[in-house]
Amino acid sequence: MARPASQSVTIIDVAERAGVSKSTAARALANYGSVSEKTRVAVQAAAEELGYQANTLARSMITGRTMTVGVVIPDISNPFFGNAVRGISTAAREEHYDVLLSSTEGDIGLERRAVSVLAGKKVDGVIIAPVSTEDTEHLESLEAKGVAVTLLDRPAPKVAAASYVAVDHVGASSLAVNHLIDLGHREIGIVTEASAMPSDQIDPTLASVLRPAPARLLGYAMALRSAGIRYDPALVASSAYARASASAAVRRLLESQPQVTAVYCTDSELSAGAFAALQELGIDSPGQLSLIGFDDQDWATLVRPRLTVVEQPSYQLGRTALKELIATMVNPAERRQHRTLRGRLIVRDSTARPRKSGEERRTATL
Amino acid sequence: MARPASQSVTIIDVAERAGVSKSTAARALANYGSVSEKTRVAVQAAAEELGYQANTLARSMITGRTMTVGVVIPDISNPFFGNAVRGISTAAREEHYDVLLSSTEGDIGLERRAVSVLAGKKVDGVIIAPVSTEDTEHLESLEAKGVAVTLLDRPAPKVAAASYVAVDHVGASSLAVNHLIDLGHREIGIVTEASAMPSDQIDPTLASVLRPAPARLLGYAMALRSAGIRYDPALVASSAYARASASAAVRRLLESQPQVTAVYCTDSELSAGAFAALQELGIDSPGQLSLIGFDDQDWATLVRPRLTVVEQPSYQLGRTALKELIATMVNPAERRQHRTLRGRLIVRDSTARPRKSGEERRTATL
DNA sequence: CCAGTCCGCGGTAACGATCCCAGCGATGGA
DNA sequence: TCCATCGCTGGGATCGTTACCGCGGACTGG
Repeated sequence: MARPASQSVTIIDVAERAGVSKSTAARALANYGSVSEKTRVAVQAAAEELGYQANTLARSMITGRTMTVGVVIPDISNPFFGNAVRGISTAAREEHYDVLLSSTEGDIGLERRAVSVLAGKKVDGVIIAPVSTEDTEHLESLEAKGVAVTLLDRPAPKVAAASYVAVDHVGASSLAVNHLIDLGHREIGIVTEASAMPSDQIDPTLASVLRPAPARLLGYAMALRSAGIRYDPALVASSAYARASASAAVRRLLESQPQVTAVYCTDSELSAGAFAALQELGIDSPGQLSLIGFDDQDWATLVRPRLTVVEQPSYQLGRTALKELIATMVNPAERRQHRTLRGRLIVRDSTARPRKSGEERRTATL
Repeated sequence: MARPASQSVTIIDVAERAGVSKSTAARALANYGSVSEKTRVAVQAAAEELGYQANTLARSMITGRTMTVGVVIPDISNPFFGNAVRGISTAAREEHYDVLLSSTEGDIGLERRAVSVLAGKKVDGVIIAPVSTEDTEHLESLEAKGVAVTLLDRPAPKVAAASYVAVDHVGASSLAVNHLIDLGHREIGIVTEASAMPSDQIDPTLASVLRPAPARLLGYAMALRSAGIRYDPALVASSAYARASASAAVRRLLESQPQVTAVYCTDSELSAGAFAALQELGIDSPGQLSLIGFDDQDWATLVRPRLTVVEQPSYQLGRTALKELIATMVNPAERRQHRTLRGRLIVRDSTARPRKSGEERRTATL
C-alpha cells in the first residue's frame, strides 16, 4: 500500500482507491464526459476520503487558463486603491478568479518587473494603474502575449487593446466647481498635483488621455469657462502628493491671491493639507473661505467644519474594472472599451456663500 | 521556419534558434550546471530576440515551489490591513515572492474557500488573519499539506505549527492607561469590541490566545490593577465595529457613569465614533474629558483637539509576518515562533489632567 | 440475427519546464 | 600509450492534470 504519506494526494491515488483509471477519475471529478452514476459516486467518495485537491498548476498547463488576474497598483495602503482592490477582489470571487497583487510604490522599474512576473505566472488578465502614461512598453508586450489588460483610472494611449475604467474626473470637478459657482463664488482656487496649464491649452478632447490630476484641473477650467469665468493660472496651487506640501501651497495661494473666496482640493492628501493650513492660519471656514475636498474620507464628518467633498466610487471602480477585464478576456475582438464612473457631490458645512466683497480675510500669522 | 506566432515562446524555441538542446538552453538561462561561455551567450541572445519568458507554472511542477504566498485577511480596505499588506508586499518582493490576496469580508465560509483555493494553487505559505480563533480546521489541513502558515495579529491555538506575529495589545493598552493614570485619572472608561469580563477572569496568561479586542481589554484591566485601581465592568462600553455603535456606547457610558474623566478607545472605528459623540454632546476635551484613541489615523491631527493615540506598527507587522513565514518555510522544524511588536504612545491634545473633583461634566443635550 | 450507435472506460500524448544520467571529446598524469 | 577525469552536451523521464482516440459491450432498429 503505497500511501503518499504527507505528500499531496494526486488524482492517481484517487483513481486507484476507486478502482478506475485516472481518466475516469478526472471525468468524474470535473463532471465532464460521460461517467456512470455508480463510478462517479465511488470516485467522489474516494476523493473525499483522501482529501484530494486538484493541483491547479497542472490543470493550467493544459487548459491555458490560471483563473488568476494580476493587479498592479502604486500603493495598496492608499484608501482609494484599498477600496478599489476590495471591489476587484469581491468581483473576482464571484467570477471564480483569484487576485495576484503587486504594490509598486510608484516605481516604474518595479512595475515593469511586476508585469513580467505576472506574465511568467500566466495570469489570464491584468488590472493596472500604470505609473506612466507613456512608458508602457511592458503593457504592450503583455497584450502581444495575449494577456487581457484593463487600465484602472489612468490611461495609456499606446496600449491599443486595453480596456479602460476610470472616474469621470472632468465631471467630478464640474460638480465641485459648479457647486461653488452656484453659491456665488467667482474667485476659486484649486490645489492640484498637476502643474498649471496655460489657458490656451484647455482642450476638452484631451480628457480621455489625461491622468487624474490634469483631468481634474481640466474639469475645473472647463467648468469656470462654461460659467463665463476666466481661468486664471495664478489661482492654480500646485503641490506634491504630500500633506505638508499641500499645506504650503495653500498658504502661498491665499497670500498671493487674497481675492480667493473658495478652494477646491483635487485629492485626498491635498484636502488634508489644505484643511490643516486653514486651521493653522486661523481662517474661518466657510465664513472666510469655502473649502471643498476630494474623496469622502472618514475624517470628513469628524472635523469642524464638516467637509464638503466630491466622492469618487472607488469600490465600484474596482468591481467595474474586473468585470470589464473578464469581458475583454471572453471577447478579445471587441477592443478599447472605455467605461467611466461618475463622482458625487456631498455638501456639508465647509462651503457657503462667499464673504461680502470688501470684507477682508484675516489670517492670524504666528 | 515554425514561428510560434502570437503564442508563447518556449524554451524549445530558444534552443532551436540557438542550435542547442533544450537541456543546454535551460542550463544557460537558469545559470546552473556547466555551459560553455560561447553557448551561454548564444542562448541568452536567442532568448532575448524571441522575448522568451519562462513559464513559472511548468517550473513549479518540477521544483515544488511557486514563489507565491497567500494572504488572507478580512478586509483590504481597512487601513490596518492595507498597511500590513503593503508591508507584506514589499518584504515579499525583497524575497522574490509574489502575493496572492484574498479579502474574505470576515466570512468564515469564504475564508475556508480561499484557503482551499490557495492550497490548490500550491502557494508556498500563507499569512492569515483568521476570522475565528477556534474554527481553524482549514488551517490545520493546510499544515498537514506542508504549507507554512503565519498568523497575523490573531491567534489560533489549535494550529500547532503556525508562527504568530502580532501587536502587543496588552502592552499597548498599558501605554494608554498608564498615560491617563500618570495624568491623575482614576475613573477611566474603555470602549471595546469585546464584552466586559468579570474581574475574576482577568488572567494575564491568556494574553497570547486572545484576539486583539479582548487582549486590549485585558491590558486595560491589568494596567488598572497594577496601579491599585479597581477594575469595574461598569466602565466597559461594548460596541460593534461601527462608528455609530461606538458613538451610542460612549453616550450611554458617560450618562450612566458621570464620574468618568477619561475614555480609552481600543480601535480606529471606535475612536472615530467616540470622538463624534464628544462633539455631538458638546463635551470639551480634554477639559471635561480626556480621550485616547487607537491607531494613528490620518485625521488624528486634523481634528480639534488633536487626538492622543496609541499607534500600532501595522506596516512593520506585515513585514515581520512575511519574514517569519519565510523563516518557517526554510526551517519547518522550528515551530510556533511567536513574535510580538510594540505599540507607541503619541501624546497630543486630547488628554490632560482630570477636571477638579466636584466640577461636573456638562453635556449639552439636544 | 446482424449492423449501427452510443455509453462508459482506459491508454497515451500532450503542456513546458527541471533533473538525472550517459556519452563524448579533450586533457592530463602515469 | 592508455586510462581516468572533467567539461560540455543531449536524451529522456518527470511533475499532475486534461485532451484525444479507440475499444468493448449493450442496446436498438430493421
